[in-house]
Amino acid sequence: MVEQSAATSHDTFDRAGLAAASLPASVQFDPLAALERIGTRRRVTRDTAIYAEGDPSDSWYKVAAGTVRLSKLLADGRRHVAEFCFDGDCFGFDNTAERVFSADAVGDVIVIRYSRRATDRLIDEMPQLARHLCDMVLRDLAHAQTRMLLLSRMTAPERVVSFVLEMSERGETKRAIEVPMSRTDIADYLGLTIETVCRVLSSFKREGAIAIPNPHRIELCDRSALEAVGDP
Amino acid sequence: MVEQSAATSHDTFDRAGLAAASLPASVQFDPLAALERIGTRRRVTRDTAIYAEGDPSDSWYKVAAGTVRLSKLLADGRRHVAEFCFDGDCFGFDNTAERVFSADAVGDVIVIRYSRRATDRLIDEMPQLARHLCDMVLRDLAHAQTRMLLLSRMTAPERVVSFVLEMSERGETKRAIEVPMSRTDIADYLGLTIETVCRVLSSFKREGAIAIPNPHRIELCDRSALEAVGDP
DNA sequence: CGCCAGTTTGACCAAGATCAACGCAAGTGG
DNA sequence: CCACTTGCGTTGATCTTGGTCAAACTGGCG
Repeated sequence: MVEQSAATSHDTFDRAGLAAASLPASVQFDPLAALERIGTRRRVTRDTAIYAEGDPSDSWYKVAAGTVRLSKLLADGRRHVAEFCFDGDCFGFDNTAERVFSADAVGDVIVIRYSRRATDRLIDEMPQLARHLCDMVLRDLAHAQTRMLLLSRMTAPERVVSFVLEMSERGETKRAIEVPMSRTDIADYLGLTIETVCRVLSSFKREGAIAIPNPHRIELCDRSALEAVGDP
Repeated sequence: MVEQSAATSHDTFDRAGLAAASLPASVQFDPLAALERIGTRRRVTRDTAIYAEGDPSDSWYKVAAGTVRLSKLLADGRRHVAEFCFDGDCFGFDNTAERVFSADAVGDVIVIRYSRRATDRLIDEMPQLARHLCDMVLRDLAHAQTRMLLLSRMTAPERVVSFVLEMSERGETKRAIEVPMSRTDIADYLGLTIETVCRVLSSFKREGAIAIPNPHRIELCDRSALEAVGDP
């Protein structure tokens, strides 16, 4: 489902962002509306990079559609998926010089890009924005802490349950989850191997807790059975 | 080394913080100095809680002396140490209603407490402070991400090396590290068991990479040998 | 001196990794 | 249209790392 055949990486821009020089009073007190004016929309096709590890870090993004994977490849081939970002999630907000993770489109994706300079200017004009962004980072931090607990102390079944339940929280319908990413992505997100992820999912299926009509869809047949695994 | 015999938890306050109502122009542009004025200094004795999981979250802290441990106990007894905070580190900065982790003094500790209300008022007066705090949270987030990588993809020796090197970065002298926390604390921080931490340290000792004159001191005899384990 | 708490070491075990094969659906090209 | 390939995903057999259980060691302290 790609419109333009095969541009290797850099993509299509829609509305050019307005220079955030001086804004009318009407938006002075709506930081989110003001932010919209400095964002540029960008389509990214399946499996292409939005940015790579080591790229200069001069902007941040919000997902408008699709799923983005933040990951890092170690020298010896081990891979770590730091985060999946879905519609509405922000990523790449930092104040380092270089990207620590790379960000890639899991499927076709639309992101809004906010340049750091424009964001900084906007903060000068409307300081409430800084609080807003700070809250955003605090939510990310809380999430990272939950994940540290998961990665340091949970068993494989607990990790997989936590993933499935997290996805079902975020998804449209709670009865079933859409799984846009591959098994390898899930494994690298949970700190497991692909085989272990498969085996655990299969065992849940065998017990009737879930159904897997196809690899990218999981139906939650017995949510309480899953929750029983996750809580301990 | 405890002055007052055994007050179970709540402790001694020194300088009462000034109400941050309206400040002289002189501090208007030094957020850090202004922050000092709303902070209250508090001594906490070894192994007592600064706050516990579930406590109302209405303030944050900066370590002025000693080491603080942020941790969480799971229902079945598994424990997770989220962070150690040393002199100058801040902790407990969030916007949740309740504490997610408990914070305890590893040894005797002095912390500065900043109430959330006073901090919010101060941000209204000097919006640059919000950026400052945002940067602080961003550093914490970056650190959390490094730790997620460690916990999800590193072997036991790699974790221990990373701990030792991290401590040596922060410590006074790079040749040796002071280890205020117990082996159990280290294990719960690295997502290992106490036995594994001991064994790995012993093996490094056997190889001559470190010396352990006593459990709370580790000397780095061959830093490059350690770095060789950590990098892969 | 003997106890206690924390640390270290050893013997054994199990969760999950690794290695290998197979299944299955979507291309691809004759 | 049908063999052949290719890229996931799944399953099985075996191995390794680190966990578990248990015992010994150490230094401080009543």
